[in-house]
Amino acid sequence: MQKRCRQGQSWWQPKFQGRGYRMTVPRQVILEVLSGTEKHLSAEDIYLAVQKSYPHVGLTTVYRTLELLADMGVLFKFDFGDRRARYELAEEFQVKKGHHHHLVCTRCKRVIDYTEFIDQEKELLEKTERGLMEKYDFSIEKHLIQFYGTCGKCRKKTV
Amino acid sequence: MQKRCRQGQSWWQPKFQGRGYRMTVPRQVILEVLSGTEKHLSAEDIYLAVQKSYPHVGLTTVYRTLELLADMGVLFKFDFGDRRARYELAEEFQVKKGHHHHLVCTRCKRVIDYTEFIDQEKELLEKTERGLMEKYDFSIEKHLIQFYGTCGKCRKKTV
DNA sequence: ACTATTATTGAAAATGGTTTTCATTATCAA
DNA sequence: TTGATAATGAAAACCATTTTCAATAATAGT
Repeated sequence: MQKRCRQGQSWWQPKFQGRGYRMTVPRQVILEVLSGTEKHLSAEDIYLAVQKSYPHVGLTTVYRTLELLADMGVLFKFDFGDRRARYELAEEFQVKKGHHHHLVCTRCKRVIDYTEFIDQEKELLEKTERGLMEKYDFSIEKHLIQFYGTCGKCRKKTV
Repeated sequence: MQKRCRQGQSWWQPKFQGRGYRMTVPRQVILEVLSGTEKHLSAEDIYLAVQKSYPHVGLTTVYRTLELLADMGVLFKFDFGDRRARYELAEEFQVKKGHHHHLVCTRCKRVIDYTEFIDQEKELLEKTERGLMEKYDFSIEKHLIQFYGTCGKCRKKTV
């Protein structure tokens, strides 16, 4: 569709090479797709998007790359209850979104990102994490907060 | 193994009949299995436990019952990253456990329940929920909080 | 640049937890 | 007891995700 510019060495270059991983074209394209969206893409979503600019990338590679990036902490894998994993770049690599959590509609599976109350949440979570790490000898790397319920649209449907 | 007593009308009786559902033996046995454990059982775990006292129950029925109970809000379905859903009776129906959240080891998938800081969490969550419901026209029914990291045992293994 | 090493890839096949299908059975209200 | 229909179980289907394996491409050392 549109010409892809890959001139600048991106932030992820050193992330990879430091650990003996290689920076390949499929990986770059996958990262670009993830960088350029605010949606919660599934592996197949990413696969289809990647194919537009690089038709030879296989779905397997997408899965493998996503797993690698998740292990590296570059992205998060979510389960919103629609039977497929969804991925989102970690906030530190996401341009637009800041720290946020999710509101998941259990009927239509729609996901709303919210940033309200995040500061207080963060504060409490950090305190909690410190306490838990000590008590359970557990090194906490990330947390997940989600609210489940019914969105306005779905509530109107049933009456 | 041990004789099963089903004499008393259980709390779930009215829960079912009120909605036009029927209380059947498989459902009772599944609920008993869930009531009698503090573990996070998978559908197959439950299936195997149920078979001990009622060998004719099929895995399909277990899945269907679990889905029904989850929809009813009687149990929660969790994803701890080991490729199968795990179930836990909602706190109001769980005898031993109170309100708690989970610490998930991303390596061995072990899950630790914790109850520390729950009160403060609860307070903040309730405030957050009220705010979010109003702002997003979203009726929140439940929340999920999980911490991910590495447990002590796993940390020692790699060094 | 050239090469050797080995990480990565892609196509196809396999996996395996979960759902569907459908004929049979069991529950509950009348 | 009976009729309506919710629930069941066995088998088959589903389908997102993994595995396999031979081919390819990225990096370090020269």
